[in-house]
Amino acid sequence: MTDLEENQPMHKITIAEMPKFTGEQVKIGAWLSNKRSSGKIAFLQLRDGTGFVQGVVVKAEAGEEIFAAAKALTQESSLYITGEVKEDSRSSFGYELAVSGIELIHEATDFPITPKEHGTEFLMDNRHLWLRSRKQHAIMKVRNEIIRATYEFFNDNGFVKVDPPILTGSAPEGTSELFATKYFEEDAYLSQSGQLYMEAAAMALGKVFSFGPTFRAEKSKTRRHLIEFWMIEPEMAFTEHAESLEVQEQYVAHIVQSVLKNCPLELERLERDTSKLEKIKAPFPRISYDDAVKFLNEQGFDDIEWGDDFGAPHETAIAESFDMPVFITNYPIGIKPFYMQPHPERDDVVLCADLIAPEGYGEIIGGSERIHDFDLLKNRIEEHKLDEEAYKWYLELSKYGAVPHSGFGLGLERTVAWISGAEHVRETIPFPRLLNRLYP
RNA sequence: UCCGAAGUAGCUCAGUGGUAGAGCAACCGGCUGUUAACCGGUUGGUCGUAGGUUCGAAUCCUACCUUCGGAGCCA
Repeated sequence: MTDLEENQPMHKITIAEMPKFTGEQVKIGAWLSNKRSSGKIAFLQLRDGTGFVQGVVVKAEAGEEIFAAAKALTQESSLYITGEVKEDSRSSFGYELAVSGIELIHEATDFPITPKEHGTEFLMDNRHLWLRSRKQHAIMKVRNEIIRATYEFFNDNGFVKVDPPILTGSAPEGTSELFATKYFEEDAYLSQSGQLYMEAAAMALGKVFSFGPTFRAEKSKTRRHLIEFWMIEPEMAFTEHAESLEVQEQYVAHIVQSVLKNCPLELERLERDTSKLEKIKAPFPRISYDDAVKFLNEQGFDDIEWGDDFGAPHETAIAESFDMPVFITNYPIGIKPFYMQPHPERDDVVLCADLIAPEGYGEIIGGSERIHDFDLLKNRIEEHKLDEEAYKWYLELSKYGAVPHSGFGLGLERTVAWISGAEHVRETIPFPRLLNRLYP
């Protein structure tokens, strides 16, 4: 213990640290999320970012002045609170603070988000304040745990973090719409995938992963879509498709188990059925595209035939027949991007897989083995009518020591939505960019 | 872009042709263990916008705006 701490009679701590100070006088900085009171006792609902705790102010113990101050506090005012940490089974946190002092830092008046039901539009307009709520706080903590576990997994497995550019001059996939901007005199676009750059990085560093924002100017308006979202894109040299699937299932199982282990309070607050998450362990089931179409036809879907891409209802129907995430493998060549490696025994499908999350949360991973034959790749670029000049550097990767390599992209927000049980991806990112929403 | 739903108090909603309502929030008071606390009182409105029908419109009609849900596309 330092001299400074010895000279201070009161420990300034966080709510998360309170269990270590049971029976001691402490000081915390906090916001008042709500309060209840009667004539002689007041309950202060306190939060400080690390946790939530209830402060109890008893008139007979704290005195008239402090009790009156407690009763006058307004929602979201900031405070320094002093008191004794007490174990209490009536609290879900397990502890309470017996308040002996209140120092008002700033008085908040008319906080818009009152303790009652609110509509989505109102909450989204007040997203900067909505983040303070218990549920949003819990989702952000789950998101953070998934991010932490992602770095842990890839660092422990020999991957190097590489950051692809966000401003690009060409489109990796011609299908999606891009956000156009200016790069001085030239046209430029915001990245919708760092994949091609990650392939270049894999040829330099072996196993790499990126983690960054992605932009899609699609007029998508569903609970699974954001205009700006975060993607994890690993890319592995000397790796065939089957090996990539093993990495994918181990990675997804790792983040699910990490959240279960490190976010129990958050999952409880989100009322997540954790029994469904506890089952998530590698390996995951695989179903071929061929069999998936047959399955859907047997289930009565007459709106899908071989060669069509799956819609959301199809994915959900497939996912519902498993209690694990499921890989749908080997899609028709006609509905997938130019860079995917053809199946060695068939010319009509490619070596790829989408990973569909359980419970209707949809596709969370898209991955494939990449073409590493120069002539084949050149032909594909021509067939897709892409600007060969823009892909000149990418083609050179298969000209100088090409190797089999595979990679995938995981959508962070869809994964957070699935694991946290959020209804909509807009709650899984601090400040969602949606169709018609660029504020706050 | 298409299909469907909705805009009434700060918020969530009821009111469907005849004086604009409730709950919560705010404000005043009461209450010793509350969990969106509870009880009594007060304050609070250009009924999304514009036009039309009608003796009379929040209510019926037309157009527009905005939002929500879904589709396509995708992670």
